[in-house]
Amino acid sequence: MSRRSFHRAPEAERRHDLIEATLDCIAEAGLQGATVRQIAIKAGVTAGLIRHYFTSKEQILQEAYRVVIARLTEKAERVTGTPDERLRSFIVINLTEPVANSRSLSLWASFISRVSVDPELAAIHREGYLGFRNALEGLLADFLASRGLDAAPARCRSLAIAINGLLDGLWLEGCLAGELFEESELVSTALSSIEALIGQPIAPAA
Amino acid sequence: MSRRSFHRAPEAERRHDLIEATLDCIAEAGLQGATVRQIAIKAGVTAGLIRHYFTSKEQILQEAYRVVIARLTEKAERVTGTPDERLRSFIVINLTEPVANSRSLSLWASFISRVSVDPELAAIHREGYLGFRNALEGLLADFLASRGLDAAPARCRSLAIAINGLLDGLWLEGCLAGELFEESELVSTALSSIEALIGQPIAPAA
DNA sequence: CGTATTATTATACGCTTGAACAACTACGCC
DNA sequence: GGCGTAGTTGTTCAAGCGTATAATAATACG
Repeated sequence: MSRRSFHRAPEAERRHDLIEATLDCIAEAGLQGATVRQIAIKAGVTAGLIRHYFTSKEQILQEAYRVVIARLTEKAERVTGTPDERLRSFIVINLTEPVANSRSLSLWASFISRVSVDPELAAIHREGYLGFRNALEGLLADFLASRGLDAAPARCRSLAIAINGLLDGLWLEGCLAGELFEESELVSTALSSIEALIGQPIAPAA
Repeated sequence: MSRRSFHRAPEAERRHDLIEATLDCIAEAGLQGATVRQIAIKAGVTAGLIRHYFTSKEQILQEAYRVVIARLTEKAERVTGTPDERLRSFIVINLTEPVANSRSLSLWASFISRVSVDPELAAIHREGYLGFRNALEGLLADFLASRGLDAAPARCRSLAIAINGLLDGLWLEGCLAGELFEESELVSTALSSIEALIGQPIAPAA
């Protein structure tokens, strides 16, 4: 009896593939569907290999969560251009693909439901959340300053809370029931709503 | 050898207790912590009893989800008073206890992550969501009409989407990081933001 | 080309799970 | 006050879980 043949992959690639397989499992069947055997099947390897790269199932889930958060926030945190362009891009990015889709929500919700249980996940979560909100607060401060408006910390904070909430909520609605909204309806709703909150128009990209 | 003594409870009470125990398990340890054995321990009965009241574990989870949604929406859908009072109450209720707390979020997120997997849960979800948004749209239409403002369906819809998003998002922020906000900060942020969106003050309750 | 290294497979173990079912006991009824 | 009903218990079962480990095959290297 012979064993099946296999490919020896570089460590980075293999780890990436395993995490990707984990995310696929979670997106398709929830956290309960992400068993080591299912992950292995999805990655085209056998279950034992997972423990060669990760000390436990907990660990691969934690690293998978890091990837999820990074994908939800990294693009928005790297916007460039004038203050208007950056604020606008931030809004658009968070409400369009690939950030806003049902898979993102599935992944996000699966992990959120464990954040209150697993302290390690909670730490990863807090880090990502604070980074996101600080980025938004910075964009707002620059935007207000560029208009010569009041950019006092208290006002920035209050505005950031409201806008962050609005973006989160619209992202949620879009992910949960994207088919109920027309193309870009959420984006235009967000833009006009935020303009109303700030009391200023946001110049479109050139 | 004798068995432990037990109490024969009325069906409604027993079912209620079992569902309550299920929610406790989910809130404390996530969906994975809601095993039939754990639920039984929490309810003070033995595992076999659960299958006397529910045909499967899936079924008890579905009924538990119905309870979760009902608690998140029933209070807000029953506000009374003038249009201003009703709109204000709607906002306050959704951002204060018992709707807004970390337990609610844990339960909500646990189930949301399964909504895209289980069609039965998806149906329960859609029903609750539409009810909530219709209630909000009705409140807005009444509010706008009471001021003699444009209450055209398109405007109501657009406003409802934005306000619904804002409420969802702030609810989320409050549940996830309630300790980062001062008492009633979210409520006042929501009220002033929504006033800005509508372009009208909302009269406080008498 | 032969050999050392290690990534990967294959198998096994102990445990928990959802489910099934027979035995038992609380309680309503006459 | 005994009896029948059915709510409840206790036990069992197969399947699937995370983990451990020995055997094996792919690759790097002299």
